[in-house]
Amino acid sequence: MAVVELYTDGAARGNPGRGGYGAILKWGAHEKEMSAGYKLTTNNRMELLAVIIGLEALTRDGCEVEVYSDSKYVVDAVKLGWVFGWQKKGFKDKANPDLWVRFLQVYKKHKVRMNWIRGHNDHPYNERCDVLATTAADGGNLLTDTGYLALQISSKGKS
Amino acid sequence: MAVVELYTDGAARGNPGRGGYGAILKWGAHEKEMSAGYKLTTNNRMELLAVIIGLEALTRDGCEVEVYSDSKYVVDAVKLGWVFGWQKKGFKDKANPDLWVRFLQVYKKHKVRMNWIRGHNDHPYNERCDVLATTAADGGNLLTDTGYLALQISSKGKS
RNA sequence: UGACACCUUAUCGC
DNA sequence: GCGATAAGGTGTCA
Repeated sequence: MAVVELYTDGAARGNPGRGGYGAILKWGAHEKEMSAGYKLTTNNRMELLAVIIGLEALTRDGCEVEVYSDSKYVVDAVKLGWVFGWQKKGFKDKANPDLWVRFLQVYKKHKVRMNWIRGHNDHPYNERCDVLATTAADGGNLLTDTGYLALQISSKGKS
Repeated sequence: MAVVELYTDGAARGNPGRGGYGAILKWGAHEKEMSAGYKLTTNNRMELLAVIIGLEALTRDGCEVEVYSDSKYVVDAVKLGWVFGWQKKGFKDKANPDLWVRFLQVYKKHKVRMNWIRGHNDHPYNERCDVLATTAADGGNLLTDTGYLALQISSKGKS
């Protein structure tokens, strides 16, 4: 089975603000582009969601996937094992538990390797993902990031 | 004592590149125009120098001065108090310390209010300052901005 | 304290 | 359409 490549990027105007993600799945000669925009979210949620959406688009289990992201938050969380520690402690005091739980679910179905690439490096797929993300963020039909909203409400409840 | 008005503008072709400043002091029915060109400088240095030259042209201390500039860099640095914070930290990692020190020296001699005006707003004095600045930049007899040169040399020394 | 990312504003330009 | 000169901030982690 061939290796699948997944390129991702996220954007959030204002941060927090209107945002979007872009993802490109590449296997053999095939490519699939994915993107969506959200009314109110954060840069890191979009960076992470881009990876999740990409992985969830795989139609078979057990794929060997090379993920490319410019987010240290996302790449190091997996590569350095942070997220597995967070999981053990129930994501106490850690951000975006909803997305990380969703990520781990799809992550364990495949052989995923995370790769960090510097942003704005004239890497064509990374640039394309940036365009997908920002175009989605700037477009109409914006979705509601209920996960972010829930976090906002719960933090307000705490204070 | 009447209020003095000071209109200013800066220009830099290429940025960094050949540049100039223009300043108009207006008190009562009197006006004084000032300008000069530099061989190699930046837009922001010229915007700031325009204000300095204007204030230094005041012949008495304690003047009430309304300064009009289209540079947020210059206006907000004073109006929002950034420059006083920079001063406390010795301008560490901040740009143009030579000019800001010179500015503060003359600034404290007067009652200065900074006003931001949008560029290209068909404000006659702002437009005249733009002409003064660009004409100076495009003319002969260009001066050497030793402050900018010093900064360039010291950054090269660091790398 | 550091790192990566996301931006926001203004001006100067090419 | 692009970049440089400058500043301010948040989202996240160690």
